[in-house]
Amino acid sequence: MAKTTPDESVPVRQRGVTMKDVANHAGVSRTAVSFVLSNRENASISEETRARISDAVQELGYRPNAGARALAARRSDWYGIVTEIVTAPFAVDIIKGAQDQAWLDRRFLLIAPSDQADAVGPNDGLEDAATEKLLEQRVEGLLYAATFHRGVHVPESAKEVPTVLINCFDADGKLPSIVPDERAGGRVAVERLLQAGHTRIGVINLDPDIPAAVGRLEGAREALALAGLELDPELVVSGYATADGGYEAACRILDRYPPADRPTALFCLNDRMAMGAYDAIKERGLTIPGDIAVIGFDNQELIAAYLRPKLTTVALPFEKMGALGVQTLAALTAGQPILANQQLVGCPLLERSSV
Amino acid sequence: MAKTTPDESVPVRQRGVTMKDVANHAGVSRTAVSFVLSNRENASISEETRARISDAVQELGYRPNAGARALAARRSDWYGIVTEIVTAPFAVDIIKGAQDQAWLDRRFLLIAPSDQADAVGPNDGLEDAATEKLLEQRVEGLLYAATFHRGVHVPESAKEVPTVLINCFDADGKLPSIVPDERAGGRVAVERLLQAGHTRIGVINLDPDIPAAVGRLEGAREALALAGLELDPELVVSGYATADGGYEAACRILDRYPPADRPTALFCLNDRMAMGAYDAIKERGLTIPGDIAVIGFDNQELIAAYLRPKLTTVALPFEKMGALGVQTLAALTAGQPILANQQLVGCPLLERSSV
DNA sequence: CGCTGTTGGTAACGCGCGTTACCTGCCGGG
DNA sequence: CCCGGCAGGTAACGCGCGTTACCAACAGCG
Repeated sequence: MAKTTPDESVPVRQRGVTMKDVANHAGVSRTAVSFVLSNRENASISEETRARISDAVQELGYRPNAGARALAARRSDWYGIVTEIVTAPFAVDIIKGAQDQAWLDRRFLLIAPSDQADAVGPNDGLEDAATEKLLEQRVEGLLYAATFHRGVHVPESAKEVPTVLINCFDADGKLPSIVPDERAGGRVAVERLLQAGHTRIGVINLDPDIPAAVGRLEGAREALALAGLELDPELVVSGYATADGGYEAACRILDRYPPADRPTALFCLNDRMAMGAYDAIKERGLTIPGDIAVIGFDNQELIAAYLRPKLTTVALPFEKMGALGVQTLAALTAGQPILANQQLVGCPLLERSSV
Repeated sequence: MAKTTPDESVPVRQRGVTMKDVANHAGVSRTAVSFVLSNRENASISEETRARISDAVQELGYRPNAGARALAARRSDWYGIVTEIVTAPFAVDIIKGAQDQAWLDRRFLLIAPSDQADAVGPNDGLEDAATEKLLEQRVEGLLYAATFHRGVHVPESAKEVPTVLINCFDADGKLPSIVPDERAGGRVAVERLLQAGHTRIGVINLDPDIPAAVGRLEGAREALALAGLELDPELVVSGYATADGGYEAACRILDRYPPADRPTALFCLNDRMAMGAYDAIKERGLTIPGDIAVIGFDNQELIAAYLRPKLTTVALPFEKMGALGVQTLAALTAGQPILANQQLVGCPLLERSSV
């Protein structure tokens, strides 16, 4: 039914000016042009002809053909990134970071969506079709990025080129991965609350099984332990990772105790839940941070920066992870060793007005 | 100092299997392989050798080289999109829509960021460097996408290939563009409020000069006119396009009148301002939508879907604009005529709970 | 004068593939 | 017997470019 080729009616392309044209115009050989353009230092070209060639390039508006160059040089200067982020843009900053870094390295980042309609098989991981497409473009390395920190399954064919995982990790732990340091993030959040004098801290938890929840909670425990305190299991309530879930969880915590025993601070494991917690607190005539301090996690700008009062939260270092992913990939493709198989990236605390 | 080429130490690439390998393995000529792979119907290849070739492809794990194919066929099947969206992801759905549509068309969408550090000149428009890079890849068409509806300046070199603007337009109006129908959106918002019985409607306006404000306000006036009403200029207040701006504007409107004269509905020209308006309303002990109905614009999921009550708003059709952009580009590159130079895309009303 | 470098280039090959022109049987019809 | 036509291929060229091998002219030197 559908053709595999886009359309059969081949339109007339603008005939681009090639190196041969430049050579003719400058009265030299094509080889000389190639030498000048690739800036070969050991090649011997006189300053004079070098200038003539540069002029010809200018005058004709020559633009190199990246594809032909890649073919001849057997290196494409392309990386590929497979991601569901385009679809679920929560972590779009990963792409930004990777894109920027690749640009700095004079490389092109091909972005392939991982959840297309023609994808087959169980969508537990990142897709084969996208990987295949990227390999057809002869990318020199692959990145896989997930919207939230989790384990993924990477297609077999990815093993053909250097591969780095961002915000995710593979089950067997063979591939290098870049993930947020959830534990340190949880710790810094609770340390901030302790520093503000709060000792009775409620925790609004995510699905307890996901890496984010495990790590952040562990960090919270560490911070309390360092202060000689323990995490009261009663003060940890889980809910759906939404504003409604946060609202309900906050209600449960706030209504369970008489005002004197009530926690004076809430650590919400994501900003959406913090958003709901705000409502629960305000609804009870309490103020933030006067009566209840709130600290979030994720730094979803649209929420954290616009809540009233603005939400103090721990940021996920998406952009940095993206950049680090590309750097790691660059090291791998250059045959250099990398520091560690799993690199943890710190989650900085962003002070706003809710603590 | 910095080399123009990424790194000089060329690593050993995996030697990919080529069509020649397949041909040898199947005992036929490379031409035969090419014919089979490109599915040429007029070529005469017996079913038997056709099968032998397919088997060889499977066994060797042959993967076509997209770059070489593009070179030989003189068509790349690539489009390029230049956008600042990667950086300011508000409208990231444009990319998603374009990406999906391109994928359906079996084309690859190269995404180039338009606000890189090495960009030169006044950053009033979309960048030359990115365009140049994409043309070096021999993209067959270009898309330019902006995060918010506005006029842009497109580089000269973009004229070399078919070009379509998404969520923006060029000053001279020569290039085809896809933009949201702001006017219809404003009308549908106010119609919804009228339908709910509101006749005294406050408007929280954006910077009055931008296309979004002009169009949406005009639509609001139209809706009122159809109902035999006029827009009271006193009820239109402008503010910064933030939650704080919305809060302040809402306070001004709400506090200006005694309860009896107070508007019973607020049309906020974006969701962030609606978010602030919520606070102003709740602070005054009023309920949504009981005392004051609120309707937003933009449908920023993170806000609209998580506010309490959830915000009824008018959606910007980012994804659809992206897809339409690619479709328009496909028509252009195929030499087909396009419908109109400026295509307006409808902004659907999303009913939630704030009206 | 012959020999060796050095400077300033060029011819030619190959990267992987699409495409066109051509070639070789073989069969049927006149 | 010859000719035309068709099925089933193949040889060869070119896409735009990187790269290697080679070559001519000339200077210096013993």
